[in-house]
This record gives sequence, C-alpha cells and structure tokens, in this order.
Amino acid sequence: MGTKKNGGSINPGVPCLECPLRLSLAFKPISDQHVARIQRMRSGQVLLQAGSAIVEPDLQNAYLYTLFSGWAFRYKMAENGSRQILNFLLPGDLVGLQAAMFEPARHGIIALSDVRLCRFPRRNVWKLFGSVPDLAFDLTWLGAREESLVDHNMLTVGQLDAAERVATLIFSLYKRLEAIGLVHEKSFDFPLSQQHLADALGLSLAHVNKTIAALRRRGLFEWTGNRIVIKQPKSLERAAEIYESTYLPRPLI
Amino acid sequence: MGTKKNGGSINPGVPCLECPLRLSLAFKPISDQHVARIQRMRSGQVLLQAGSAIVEPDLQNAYLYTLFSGWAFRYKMAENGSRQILNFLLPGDLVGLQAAMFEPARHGIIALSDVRLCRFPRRNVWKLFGSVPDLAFDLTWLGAREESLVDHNMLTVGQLDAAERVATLIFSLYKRLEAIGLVHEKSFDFPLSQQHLADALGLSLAHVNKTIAALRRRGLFEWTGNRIVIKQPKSLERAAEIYESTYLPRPLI
DNA sequence: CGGGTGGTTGACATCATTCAAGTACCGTGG
DNA sequence: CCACGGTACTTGAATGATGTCAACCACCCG
Repeated sequence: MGTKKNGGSINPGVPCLECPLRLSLAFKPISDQHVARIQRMRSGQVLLQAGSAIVEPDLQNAYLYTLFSGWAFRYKMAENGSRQILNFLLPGDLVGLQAAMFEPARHGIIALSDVRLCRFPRRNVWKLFGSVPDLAFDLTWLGAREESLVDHNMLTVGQLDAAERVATLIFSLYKRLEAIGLVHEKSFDFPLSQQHLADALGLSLAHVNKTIAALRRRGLFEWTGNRIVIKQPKSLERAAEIYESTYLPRPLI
Repeated sequence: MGTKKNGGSINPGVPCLECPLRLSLAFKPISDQHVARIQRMRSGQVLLQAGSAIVEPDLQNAYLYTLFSGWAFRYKMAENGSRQILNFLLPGDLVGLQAAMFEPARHGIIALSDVRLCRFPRRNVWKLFGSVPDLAFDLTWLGAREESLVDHNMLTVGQLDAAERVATLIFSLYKRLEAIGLVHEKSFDFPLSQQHLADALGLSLAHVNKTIAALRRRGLFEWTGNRIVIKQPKSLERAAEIYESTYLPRPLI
C-alpha cells in the first residue's frame, strides 16, 4: 500500500508523429502541424514503477501528463484513513489537469502498473493555451470528460448494489480498453487488486470478494492473475449501469 | 417531482459591471475591460421557476450559463429509475460547461428554487475562447473546480456513514454560501427537500430523515421550513468531512 | 524454507432499506 | 369557513445488505 517515491527515469520518448496511440479510432484526427506543436510542448517521457505517486496530494504540480502506457488511478483520502478512488486512468488519458489548476492538489494519482507518461511542463501548456485555441479547447474538453467519468462513478456508488457496482466497473473498463485496442479475444490486462475495487466502489474488501465470486459463478467473466476474460458480454452489460453507448473520438494531447 | 418545461422569461439583466456578485471576495478581481467582454458575450438573463429544467439530459445545449441567483443541481438517472445528484450549484457557479462540450448532455440540471441565469450562447463563448486566453483559462479552471466538487461528493458517498454524509453536505453548502455572502447569523435559505438529500447522498429518504432527526437532537443545527440555522459550527465541522479549508478566489464569468 | 501479499470464506454484528402508518401543512374548491 | 387532497415529513418494526473479524489458503520471492 505504501507509495513509492522514486523519481522515475526520463527519456526523450517516441516522437509524437509516430505515436502508436494515434492509430486508434478513439482519438480525433489532427494535423501534423498540431502534432508537432504538442511535441514541442512535451519535455520527454517519464517511466514510473507500479505504485509510484504521479501526483501527490497537497503539493504543487509543475507538470501535466498524458498517460502513454499503463494504468493509474486518482484518489482522495478521508480523515478516518479510508481511501476513495475517484476514477481510473488508461492510455491516452490526460493526467493532472485539475492538479495543475489548483495548488495544492486536492487529490493524489498513483500508478497501478508500470507507466510511461508524456510530460508537459505547465508553463509550456499555459503558453500555448493562449496562442493555440484548439489546444485550449481540447484541454477543457478532456477536463469535462474526466468529470463525466467521475459523474458516472458517482451514480454507480450512490445508487447500485454491490453486484451492479462491480459489474459496472468491470464493464466500463472493458469498453474503455476496447476503444483503445487493449482488448483481445474479450480479454485484457487487469492490474487492480480487490482492495482497489473496494476503494473505488465504496465496499469492503470482503464483500467485493464475495460479490466477485458470485459473478464468476454466474459465468459473466473469469479473473486469473492479472487478466480478465469477459465470457458473457451481454449478461455483464445487462448487470451493469452503462456509461455511454457510443464513445466520441476525443483529443489526444 | 415532474420537471417543468416552461421556457422562462428573458430580459437584458443587470449590466455585468454592476453585478452584485462581483462584490464578494469569493471572486477574482478582473479589469473593467474584461467585464465588458463578458457582458458582450452574454445574451441576457433568464428567469426560471423552481423545478424547471436548465439542461435536459440527452439533448443538445446551445447555451452556457452563470447562476446569478438561486440554487440548482446536476443529476444523472440510473436505469432502475433512481436519481443521483452529482453536485449543487450556487450563485456565481458556471452552469452547463460539460453539457456544452458533449452532445447529447450526459446529465440533467434542474432549478431547486426560482433562478436567474446569465445566458451565454455557445458560439459567442467559443469565439472568445480563441481570442481571449484568460477567458479560456477561466472556463477550464471552473470546469476543474466543478470536478473537484464532485470528487468530494464521491468521497462522502463512498466512505462515510449516514450521519457523516449529512453533516458533510450541510457543512459544505454552509461554507460555500458563506463565501458568497448568503449566510447571516449562521443561518441560510435551504430549498432542498429530504428527498434531494437522499438522492445526493445515496441514502433512502427514511434513513435521511432519521439521521437528520439525530443530528438535530445533538443540537448541531435547526431546520425549519426553508431555512437552516447552524447552532454548533465546530461540532458540525467535526462530524463532517471537510472539502477544503480555504476557498480560493475563483473566476466569475 | 519462511514471510509477505493478496485472495477466500464463514459467523456474526451493524447499518441502512423497505414497508406501512400516521402527522403536519398548505392550497384549493365547495 | 371548512373539507379535501396532495406533498413533505416522521416514526416504528421487520428485513436485508453490507461490514467486521478472524482464520485460512495460495502464491511468489528471497
């Protein structure tokens, strides 16, 4: 559970023009010129190990990021020591916009797996914010999208029972991963522990475990090691509260 | 419970330069020139009755608003018909940014009391978004702020018991109202029904009622008609999960 | 081989929901 | 003026979902 504090290693990273993420239909097509501007704004790629803090609560944040590979989550601690996971971050997601607007940050972000992040110094971003309206718009758009993910989690935690919550979370991640090409044969990497599920869904660890066991027995999915296989997408979807039927192409910065 | 569909009446509204909200320290001071630009972007004030829909889920939205007076809330419906309130909107809050980015809107917004809204046609906003970087930044900032409010509600609903949830919601609203000068002698207007509290907190109506009764018995606050009086701010604060100790001045658009 | 982490399970306690009944209040129409 | 109906609020008893606690298992890594 302890957060690792290693700074991580920095390298120039893949040129943005060759970014493999852009091949996905999940992202809005943009001009090479615009991509070049993003590249200039970037100060390289950061590599962090699973468990590392990407954003520390109550600290200033000099960087925005785009998650290039791996998983992360955004969370808040309660005074009683319990943790609420607000949303999960997947490749292509913008990381740290809210943290960059407020100082100190009101939440933390932790890497769930080893992650690669494209790093953008805040000053570079704010500079282009003024001179490149499209970029400003895209940032605002991505901020609104993250809020909409939290909105959906709020509905899940506030109104659904345990089985529906688990089904909803797994199904949502399944669809998001599918959109960026990380699902193969209905199966995908799944670096969460049951404790993470519990913290995201507002349930106890023991109850999450029992709920998962029940869903597994119903044959909706399998979960072995770090991988989930969706056995009955339709049934899982019926058991879940759906976020949105169609995923709009979104900006990739 | 039914949503009223009256269009509401439109009028030119108070000139932005004379906007009484700006007198509050809760808002960032800005130049008269900037205020004039906001005024030009505005297409008047809209008056809506309590219960009216400000944003309809699944519809397009041609306008952004700033809430000039009154209360509103943002919500999402679950498939089983239950409603989750995502956050409450108070005077000075930006309304409908997310809804303006996505079509169709993924949530609804309803007026809790009679409200007055400053209306901004989307096209006007996007036009200035390009030519006035400060405005673009402020919109993004306000979007991030709303997300941070939802984050906090998420922590509340996911990790606290009933008494803490109620105390937290009332205390948060108390502090937000105080910041904009709507608290007098520790008392303020409170247009929510217990059903609204239940929908916001992920609790049943009956349980909210019993919880409120208990808090009242403890002498933390009084609630009569449409008004709440905080009797023991310190105790209420201790019973609550605090959002943030200091409220940063924020943009008013 | 040993220790640690994450997963699994059962018994039991607690909290919240459901259901049902009843109250207080307010506006409306007779 | 009162009777009526509607809405919000109040309360209690029974039920059910979820949390707590404790033990145990499986696996990996050193």
